[in-house]
Amino acid sequence: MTVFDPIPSRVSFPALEHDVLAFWRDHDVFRRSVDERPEDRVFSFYEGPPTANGNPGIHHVLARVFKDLIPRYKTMRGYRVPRKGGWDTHGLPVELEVEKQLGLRSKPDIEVYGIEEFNRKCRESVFRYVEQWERMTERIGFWVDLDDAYVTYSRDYVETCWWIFKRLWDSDLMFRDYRVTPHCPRCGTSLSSHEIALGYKEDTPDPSVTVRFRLLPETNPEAPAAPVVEAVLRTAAPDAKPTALLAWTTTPWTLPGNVALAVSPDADYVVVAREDEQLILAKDRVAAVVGEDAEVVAAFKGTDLVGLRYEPLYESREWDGVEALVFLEGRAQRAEAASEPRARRVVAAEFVATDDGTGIVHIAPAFGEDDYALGRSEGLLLLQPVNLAGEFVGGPWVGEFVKQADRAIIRDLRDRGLLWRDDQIRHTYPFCWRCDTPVLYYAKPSWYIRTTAVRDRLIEGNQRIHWVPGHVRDGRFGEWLEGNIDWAVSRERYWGTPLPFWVCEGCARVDCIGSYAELRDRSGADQEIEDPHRPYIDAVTFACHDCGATMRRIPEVADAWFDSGAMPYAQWHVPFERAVTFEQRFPADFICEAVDQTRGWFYTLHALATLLNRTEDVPESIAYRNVICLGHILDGQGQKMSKSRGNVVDPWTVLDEHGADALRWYLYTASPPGNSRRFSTDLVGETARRFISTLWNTYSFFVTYANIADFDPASAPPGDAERSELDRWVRSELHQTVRRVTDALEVYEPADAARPIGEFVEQLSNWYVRRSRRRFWKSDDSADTQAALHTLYECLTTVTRLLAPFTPFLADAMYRNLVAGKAAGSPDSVHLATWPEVDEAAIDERLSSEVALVQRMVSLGRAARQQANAKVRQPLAEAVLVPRNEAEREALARLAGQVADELNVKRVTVGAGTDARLRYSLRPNLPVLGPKFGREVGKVREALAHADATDVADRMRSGQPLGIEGFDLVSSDVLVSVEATEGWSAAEESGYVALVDTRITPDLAGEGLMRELVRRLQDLRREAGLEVTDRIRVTWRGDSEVGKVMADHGPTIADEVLALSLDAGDGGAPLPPGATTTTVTVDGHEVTLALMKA
RNA sequence: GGGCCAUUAGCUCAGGUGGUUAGAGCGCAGUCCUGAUAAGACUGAGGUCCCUGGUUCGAAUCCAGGAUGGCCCA
Repeated sequence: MTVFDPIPSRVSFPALEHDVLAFWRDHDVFRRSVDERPEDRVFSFYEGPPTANGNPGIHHVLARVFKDLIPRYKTMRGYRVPRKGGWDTHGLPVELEVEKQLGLRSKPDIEVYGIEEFNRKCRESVFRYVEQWERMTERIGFWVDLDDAYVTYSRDYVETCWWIFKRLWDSDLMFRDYRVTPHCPRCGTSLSSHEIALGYKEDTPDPSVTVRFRLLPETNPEAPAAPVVEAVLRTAAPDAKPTALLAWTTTPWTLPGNVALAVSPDADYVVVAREDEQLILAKDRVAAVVGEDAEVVAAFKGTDLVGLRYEPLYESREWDGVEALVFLEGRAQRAEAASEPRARRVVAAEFVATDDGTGIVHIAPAFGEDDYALGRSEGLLLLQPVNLAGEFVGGPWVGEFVKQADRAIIRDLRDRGLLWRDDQIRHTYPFCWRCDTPVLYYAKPSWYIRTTAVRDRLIEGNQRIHWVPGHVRDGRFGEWLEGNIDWAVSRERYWGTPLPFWVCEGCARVDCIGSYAELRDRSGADQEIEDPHRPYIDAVTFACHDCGATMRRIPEVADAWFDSGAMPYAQWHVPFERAVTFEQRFPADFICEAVDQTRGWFYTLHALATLLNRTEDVPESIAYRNVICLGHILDGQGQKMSKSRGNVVDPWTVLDEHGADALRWYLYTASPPGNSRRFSTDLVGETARRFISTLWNTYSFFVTYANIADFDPASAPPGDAERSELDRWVRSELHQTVRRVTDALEVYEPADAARPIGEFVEQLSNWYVRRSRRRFWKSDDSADTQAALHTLYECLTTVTRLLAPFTPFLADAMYRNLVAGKAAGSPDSVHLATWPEVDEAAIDERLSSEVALVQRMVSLGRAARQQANAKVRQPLAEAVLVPRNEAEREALARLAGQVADELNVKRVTVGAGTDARLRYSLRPNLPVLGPKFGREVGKVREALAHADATDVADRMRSGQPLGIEGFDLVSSDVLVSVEATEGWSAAEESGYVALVDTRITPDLAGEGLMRELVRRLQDLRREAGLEVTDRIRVTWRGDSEVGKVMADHGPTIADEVLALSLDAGDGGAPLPPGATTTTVTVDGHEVTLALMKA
């Protein structure tokens, strides 16, 4: 009866993974891995919700395997790691998908279609691909509880969002203001940046007009221009030639909204005199705008012009029905008549460039984002004589579409002598991707969250977040926080969390409702709010407490990013329910998303936590303590993967071909998590071959021989005294690996954690197992065999646990065969086991470095053999090793046996660099010596030729100075090559030398031939399909040399190949019928070999 | 236009705090080894460490500027 299930050396990993998945399902392993850990030791993970309205791609796999890694690790460290899933379900992408599906082309279309039905379709659409997501999630081994996932559209979730809005509103952290967005006048909707990107058109013709703004006689008393400017413009021109500022625009229709002119503060500006006027513009633009021969009469810095006042092109009072607003305390408010003139002036702005136009920019805060921001910071006016359909309101062109009015405006300016130049340009301009209408930038009322009020706290809190990679903290994320602006949180859309603000039709009072109960109270409704979405919620009205008029909900819904940022609270429906659970899990110990979330989820989580901490609703001002910020996946050419490029890799092709573990391992090890990475299926396959199958074969080897030796995993492992040096070495390596992996995972560096495992498995397979093979297989010493089995068992089972977070399938398959039910008290899955402890006593760094030296010497010895064309199977008499120092000399003397074995030499001696069998030659390193010695190089060269090369090499080796005929040389100045004397072969690297005796005596030749015969017989066994334990009978034919070898070494050969007999088939006697036979030429001798199973 | 990241062999990537001759894996050529291994070992070809300056006795590494690619924001 075997201890372990036999393991074939080859296996289909995808098939194996399906078995493991079935096991996890049948035995409820995920749930148990959470529930069996103590309730009071929670490690909190937040799932950043994906949207399930598209098929998951390889980049989603990337995020999910990194999300999975840390929780699995922490579970093994004894933490309870609940993993509540989540789905992001609101937002514009969902609406666009449905619009496409229904053939709707604009907001009016949607309203005609019906918001109720439209939102019903949205709700259905968000889970269209949920099954594919669930299938992928399970297949890659991402453990997350999708049965209990939060859903951002759910009634409870929305209610928590309302509660947050109310807390912010009550704390004066929300306000209403304008916001400039790209707007489609036909669809009546704002366009997202994504949509804008879809609609750019090159070579769009637009007017290019340069306009005079005539200076008024006095400057603004509150911000006067520099006296020198005043002097030049007024007293120096007593004949009072009119002076005008020249400004350039491609959107004449925005001129009625002009409230300021902006100059670059550091640029040079000049006054140009003409026959009947003076013009002001940037010095750099004079030639292009006025002409080469313009007469410059004065020059100033941009800052000198600030505060100058000019005559409005259009007085705001000419526009009926347009209210002039003014920015006060950062908000647009109704303007007092008196404040209007004060607000129109020349201002400085960093964004003004002097490489086109006139270097003076026309500012209309209602029609430009920069303009709006400037208006706000400078306290300018806000004039918006255009409605949402893009038509003028009031004024001479009332009702006309703005783009059509351009010509009329230009004509009007020309008639009034204000036009300097009228051209046409072609440039790139955005159009609505749906209806091809030119997009207008337009200031609309919008609801803001006052994040700037907590800016310093955001920055302070960020310092307490552990970012991986570290540069994101003060780089991308930190800088984003430094430049914080208030969060425009409202969207004029349908499918989203409705903003819980009700505004009075009579007195404009605003009420924020923070719960369904409150709304019911307030509205006196007798029914429960079933669905808080539009349009139902829009129908709920109530009377104003102040004036008694009707209060109606504003039409906007919340930015979907608000939903995701609210997940720490909304997933638990706090404060209405589960306050304890919330407190246990806030803030998160770990989150992980891709780098594009710095301004998305990473920010909204952080912002809401900081705000709610300020309102004293939550105990911490950060929402997460550790975050891995992933780079993007690129295709093989370094291009971004996107549907439109058609270079998207479907995760299933990789999963089906190589398996989830291979994919996971590749993603963890290929590069640090924060780097963007090129992906190709072939690289995953390479990973699988190199790492996974190496480990698997080692495992298969162990199982084979452990079963043969009746290894009992429960038996006591041997003490150090009973272990060989090799055992002690591999345990030292093992426990150093445990330490490295643990340290790296503690600081959330998966690549640094995974790589040492790979290196260890390589050493385990290619040094420990290879060097120990005989101990497992043909040992007379069963205690030693047991020691080797115990050692390898410990290595494999420990690696299994180290690998559990990385390659959970492979790790569990191995664990369940090696450990579960075999070691006392072992759980039935590695994922229920504990993380390995470092056995400090096992770590022997000196031994580790000594073996590294042996490996280096072996490598050099092989190189020396290679040079002499001496194959390794041919035994040689002697190898001489030359190390660099005394400590190494001692170590090598002790470990000589291992080197002798590996190099197949009879004797290994440790020599000195002065060994007579070595001949050194020195060459000058000319590229180095040239710059250093210049003309002297020739003499240095000569000196080197005369120097005692052996002595120089010896001094280089021990790091002594190289004074050669008065030249002060360092080791990099000299290139050393080493050669052996006749009969020897040598190889050198970094001062280490290995020498082998290449003379082959007849005895050695005989042994070499013997090894060849053994090798051929082993091949033949394999060819015959025998088990490793089968006994055989051998018949052979060959010349007298072969006969001599058979006679001299017969017992050894028989022993090696498990032969019960070795018979000479001389004299043409027939070979046994049915035997497996081969005729080969070895070392020049023709041999026929035949074997039969005994 | 601004910010962040990357750029090292044909490919994918390592190369704390500056220090001898810049490495690994894959791929290629050759040789070898093998009863765990579709593995492995050795050798070879393959390098403008993106470029240009600077600091330094010394730069892949530090600084400045630039190029290319990616991402984010205008």
